[in-house]
Amino acid sequence: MKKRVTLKQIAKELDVSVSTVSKALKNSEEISRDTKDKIQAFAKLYNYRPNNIALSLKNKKTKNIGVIIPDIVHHFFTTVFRGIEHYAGERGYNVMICVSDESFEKEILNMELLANGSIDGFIMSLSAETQEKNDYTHLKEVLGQGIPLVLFDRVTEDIECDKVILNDEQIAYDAVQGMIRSGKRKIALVTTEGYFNVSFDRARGYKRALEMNGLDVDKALVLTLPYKSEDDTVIWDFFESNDIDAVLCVNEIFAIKCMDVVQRQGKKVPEDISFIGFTNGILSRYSTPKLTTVAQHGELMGETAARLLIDRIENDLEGNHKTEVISATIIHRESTIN
Amino acid sequence: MKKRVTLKQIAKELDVSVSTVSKALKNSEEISRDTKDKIQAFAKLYNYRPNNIALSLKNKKTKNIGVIIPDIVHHFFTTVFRGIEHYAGERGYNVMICVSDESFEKEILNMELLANGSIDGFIMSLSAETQEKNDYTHLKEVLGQGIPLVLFDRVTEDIECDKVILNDEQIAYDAVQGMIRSGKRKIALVTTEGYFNVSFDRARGYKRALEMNGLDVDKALVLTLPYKSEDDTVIWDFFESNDIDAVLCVNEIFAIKCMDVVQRQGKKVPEDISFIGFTNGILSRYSTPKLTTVAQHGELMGETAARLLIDRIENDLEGNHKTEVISATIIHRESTIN
DNA sequence: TTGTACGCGTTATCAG
DNA sequence: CTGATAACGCGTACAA
Repeated sequence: MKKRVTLKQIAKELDVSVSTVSKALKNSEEISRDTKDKIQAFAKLYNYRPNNIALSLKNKKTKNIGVIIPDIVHHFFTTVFRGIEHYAGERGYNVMICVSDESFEKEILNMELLANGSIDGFIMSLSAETQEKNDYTHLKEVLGQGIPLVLFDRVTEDIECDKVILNDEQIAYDAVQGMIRSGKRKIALVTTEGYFNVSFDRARGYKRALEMNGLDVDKALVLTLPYKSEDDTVIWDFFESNDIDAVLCVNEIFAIKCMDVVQRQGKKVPEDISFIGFTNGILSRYSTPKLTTVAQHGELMGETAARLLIDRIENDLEGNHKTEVISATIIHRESTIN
Repeated sequence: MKKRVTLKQIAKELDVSVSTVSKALKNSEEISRDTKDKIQAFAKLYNYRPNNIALSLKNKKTKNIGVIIPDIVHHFFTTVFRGIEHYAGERGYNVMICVSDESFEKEILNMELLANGSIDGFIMSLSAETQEKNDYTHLKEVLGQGIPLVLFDRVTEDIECDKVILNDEQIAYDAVQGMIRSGKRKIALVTTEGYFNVSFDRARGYKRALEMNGLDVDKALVLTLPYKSEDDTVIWDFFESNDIDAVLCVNEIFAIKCMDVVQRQGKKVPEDISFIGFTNGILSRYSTPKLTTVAQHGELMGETAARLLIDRIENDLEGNHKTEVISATIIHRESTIN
């Protein structure tokens, strides 16, 4: 059990000063070949590594970035996280992660914890509760302290900072257009509560596509489901009491659940009803039939967010906030015609 | 943009010494009511928070734990992670996470990075490559430096440390027993390369159940698949050229893929072939038919691992390593009879 | 070529 | 009651 050695210990052992050791280990020209050799050999032997904490304190840079996401057992968020982690790693940054569990309180708690010096900047996606409350004082606080922040996916216009978002409105429009082109006319939308910016934007795209084609926007054809629910009866009733031939779902699970219900009702997918969902996750690839989905390119989102953040940490960008838009693409599978 | 205030700044502003401020903020009895009030009011106004990094340096405790997992877009690992995060949070710890991407090199890199003072202990699950190489010097290194380590799920007997594992052998045995009880006799195993301790243990349970019932262990009925592969032809051939009426799969994806193949071959699940998979993930709940699975209780594993680690960090346990076994349970769905 | 002194932010100890 | 000092581990400007 040889504990980690410090500069001081090496210095003492070799009977030189701490600064000599420090310089020698950085191969400084100031130090003679002889002492450098001696010190470097010793350091290697005892496997010296500078202490990150001490460096952080000295440099006022932790080389850590804090990520706060609403959920971790979640395909999209983990995909984004993977992108963040990869990119950050390449630029020498580590990642601390906190999960808000969709809770306003936990989001604040986590932010305050990390903001006390542990990280150089934040990447986050807002919790459901935060978007519902529409209260962003904790974000303003952090920004006010000069800590950079990048929001992704679940963002808000109330905060001025770098953002990475999907072209939600456009891709929803495209998706619906595609269904119309394949002959569908009675198109439903299955969505979450409207306070999610993403759901809101997707709904806008859905409506625009209908209007563009002279189709009515029928409120009865919009089903709003709670974020997490095991109860399928609402879905059952919705599809039983409405005449629907195509559905756009704002996430994968909703789509899978709805497909399951309509198939149990004896309808054929995609002939009778076609489906498109958001999030190109694992479910889509293995469902029956395989689900056509909107790929959000989470990994790219993550990389982009990390790039924006680290650029801001390392260069003094002074305002001048960017919003990068990731272009979604539609992955055609078996739940749509053609 | 009011930057974070330090003790020193408060001291200067109020014309007292740094130590007085420090004490006043901790409500020390040594300080007079008056000065305490004054200092506390000022601190509150400027929203003073002690700097984590400085505290870490002083206390030689970071209150961070490092988690290294092979993959993040992965139901089981994220579930475990959720358990870790929740439990750690309750005990005042933050989590730094690194992904090894199943790579030996990256695992070592990540460990070295975090071991340089950033964390008080590790929780990890070994990468595929590490298990294949069977080289654990980096783990020994870290343990040698006095940094506590808890392994979960993918563990090794070569390292002495706290561990959290599943009763893999037993639950595989139970699963196969159940299929035999329901009348199945020609039972296949679909597994990964044998260097995974979990696959190895599950195979042992599978064999024990067969032997216990006087059934032959037929090597032809064991299919070994690469960890990640898009090619289904091996699976197709396997089920075409063998007479099989039940299958135990060591993970969820394998099970879903195999079910898909045999159904395309015109067989009925579970009447002709029944399936049980490991990992009670999202796929199992939405597949057709819904998959009977072994629930690994990842969240509990995570909590347990975090508890073991933090206990070891905070108390000097001096060897005396525990291995906690989590009891898996079988979730019966539609892919098995009864 | 080497060493001294200082500062990063905090707390504990001891002196006043 | 309050303040000065040392220490955690490191790097660097400056002095010798």
